[in-house]
Amino acid sequence: MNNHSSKAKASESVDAPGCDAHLVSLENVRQVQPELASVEKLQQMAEFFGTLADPSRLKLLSALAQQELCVCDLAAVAKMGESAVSHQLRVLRSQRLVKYRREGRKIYYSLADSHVMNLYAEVAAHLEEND
Amino acid sequence: MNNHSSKAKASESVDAPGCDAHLVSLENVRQVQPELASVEKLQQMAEFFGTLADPSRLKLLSALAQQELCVCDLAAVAKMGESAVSHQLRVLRSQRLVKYRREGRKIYYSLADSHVMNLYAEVAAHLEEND
DNA sequence: ATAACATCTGAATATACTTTCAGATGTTAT
DNA sequence: ATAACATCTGAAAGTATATTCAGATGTTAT
Repeated sequence: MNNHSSKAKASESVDAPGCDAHLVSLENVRQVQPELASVEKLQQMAEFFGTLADPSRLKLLSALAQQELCVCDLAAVAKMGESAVSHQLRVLRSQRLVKYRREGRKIYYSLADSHVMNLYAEVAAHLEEND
Repeated sequence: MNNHSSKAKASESVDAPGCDAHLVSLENVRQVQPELASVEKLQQMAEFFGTLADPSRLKLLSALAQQELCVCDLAAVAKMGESAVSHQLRVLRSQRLVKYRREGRKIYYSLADSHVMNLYAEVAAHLEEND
């Protein structure tokens, strides 16, 4: 969803720039840094979350959580243009959040697996809990 | 995270525009539409997911999952500028994903609750499963 | 084959986001 | 009080993203 290819010339090595790593920090850094998730994995997860980071796409998922629907029905339900729905379904497909089947000229979409709803529930819980 | 205030003049009512809702669809629409999550909730969830939709922020969370760290250590670990880290921590704070405590001039950040790691695990599972 | 329907695609525009830079605020030690 | 450190903040620049519009592709019925 984004990249920005980490132009941060900030601290190329392990020692910090502004904060002149007074030994105290160096230890933490050396402990934590190697355990970090890989850049590829972080990128992949960010893209996945990015797919869920849009009200329109969440609305489509929320509709599909109830039943299988074709593109034009999704557009009607979500009050979106059909082209916009099509574009967004492609994004959801790219992250395997939805699957589809053709029936005549219509294409019916549905949720790909249960992970989606688990996530939905987990996040809902987090958001309820506070505020 | 985004908004775009739904300028879709697409279908203001229940009937679809291009797809001339041949009764077949109307039924689906009337069933599904009222069960959709509210605009506010969708917006709130989208913002939450948006907070996780960035490799840098995920990297910071990944570091904090291991241990409490101050801003300058986080910058060193994540190889980011300290200003960028500060900006991103504010975003994470706004979604209550991290908490912090002051100790002298340093401010130590840590994960706010366990929901974060549950999410992480759930998404990791989803991403492993395919491809 | 032709017309009508359903979905998809590419380009353009407007908006949102991340980072950097410069400087402000708050904290500790001398 | 002053200097040095740690973090935060606002503005600017470059990049990414969502929607719309116009038209392309594929499907069904006549």
